[in-house]
Amino acid sequence: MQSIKVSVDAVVFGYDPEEGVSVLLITRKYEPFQKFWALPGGLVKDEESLEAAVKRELKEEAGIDVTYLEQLYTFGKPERDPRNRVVSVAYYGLVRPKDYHISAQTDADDVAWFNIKKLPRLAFDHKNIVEIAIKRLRGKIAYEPIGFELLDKKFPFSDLEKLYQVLLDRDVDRRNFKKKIMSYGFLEELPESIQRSAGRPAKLFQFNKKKYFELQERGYNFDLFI
Amino acid sequence: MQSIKVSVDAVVFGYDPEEGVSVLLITRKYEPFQKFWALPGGLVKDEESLEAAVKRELKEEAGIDVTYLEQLYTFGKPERDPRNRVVSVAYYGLVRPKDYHISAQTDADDVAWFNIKKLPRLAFDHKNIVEIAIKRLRGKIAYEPIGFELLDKKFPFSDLEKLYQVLLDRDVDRRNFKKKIMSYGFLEELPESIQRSAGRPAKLFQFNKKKYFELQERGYNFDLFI
DNA sequence: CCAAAAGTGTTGTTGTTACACCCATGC
DNA sequence: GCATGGGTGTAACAACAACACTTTTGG
Repeated sequence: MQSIKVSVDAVVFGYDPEEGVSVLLITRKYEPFQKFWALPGGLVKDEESLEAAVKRELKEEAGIDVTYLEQLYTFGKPERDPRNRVVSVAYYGLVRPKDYHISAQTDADDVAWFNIKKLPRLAFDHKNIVEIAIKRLRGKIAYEPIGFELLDKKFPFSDLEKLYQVLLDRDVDRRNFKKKIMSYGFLEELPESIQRSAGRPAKLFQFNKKKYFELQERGYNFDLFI
Repeated sequence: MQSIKVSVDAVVFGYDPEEGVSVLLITRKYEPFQKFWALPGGLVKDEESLEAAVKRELKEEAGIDVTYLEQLYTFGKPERDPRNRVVSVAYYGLVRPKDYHISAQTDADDVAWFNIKKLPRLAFDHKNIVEIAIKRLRGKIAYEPIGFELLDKKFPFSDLEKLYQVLLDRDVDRRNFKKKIMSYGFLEELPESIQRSAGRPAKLFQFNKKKYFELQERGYNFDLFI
């Protein structure tokens, strides 16, 4: 008779042009790894789908609703949970941190965003899971447009540029990058401008949802190798 | 108390220049879906890793040892098994069918290769799983060298060409394809030739394992968009 | 008038595609 | 000598990378 438990874990990425890319973490209320930072997640209920389980846990533990979630990988080494065998299906999601007020709920003591370059020690094999999610996110932006989920509705072009620079961890030529992005036609220039600090005010842009999702569907045909 | 079972399923692809790409299937010995064709797989044991479980099931049901396996996706809809809740972690693998003698073992009545264009009705949601695996395989060959696992040790260049044509499901320009593949340097030309039917004898090639795996490691840097 | 950030084109280089004829063999 | 499959190069075109100065604003 099998006695393996099934859980889900979520790696939710947020992006802020000032802060860079961060991950949502909670502190564990109970043993094992009590008070350690960990990914939101928990056991799947008998009647709910895996995706429903992730969404429920995110709501229960961090108080947020994440709409964009994708399955990442399933972690199933027998020794990954010290108590008993737990197979965990990990998901990753993208959100704009500003859109949410995160707050510790019943199942967690604390909730916070951590920059992916300054992660604390994590419970279980969660460090490994986060690393794999970052790798996936980096890979993904090379062949699919990402940004819709991570940027404000209206944003200056430099925000998108910074997002790619942070995720790819290297410089990107401003002129070539803009040329390429604009050639796909999923970005619209607005008549408005903003100025967020010194310097010339920046025109605002927004995604053309229809074209954006059309391109996202096509997947690997989209060739955004920067 | 959670009562979800964890299983694994394997989509093993084989390739033969004459036959094209095929998938390994078994017939189920027991209910539900008794006598239906299905993917090899079964429940994970409490102490074994997911990958060990797939390998064990492939041995038990089809009598083969598959070395190259990758996790595909985890299927967890509550209704996918009519008896009880089963979350299944699917893997896919690549082999040279000729290297193996497949044979029905204790847990299966029959084992056979099926061309991916002529699949029978499958048990559970296995049709869906196979479709997703084919999509993944197609995507993968666009950015990683594949062939080592699917072709003979020594093969004429046209075998590789046919493999790509079958997987991509379209014509590939022979001259351009050869130019591109050879430019990566993971293929070595041998002094030998073979002649398999009418026509001029073909020079044999083999993979330079070292360079091949170096390129495979790099993953998406490898740009084999044909 | 200086500092800060935004905006904008051209050119050389590289990679991609399209395309057709000759070669070696068996029958 | 003909049918079969193998082998090979070039030229036009498209995509990519490198590169620096001007504009608009606030202080």
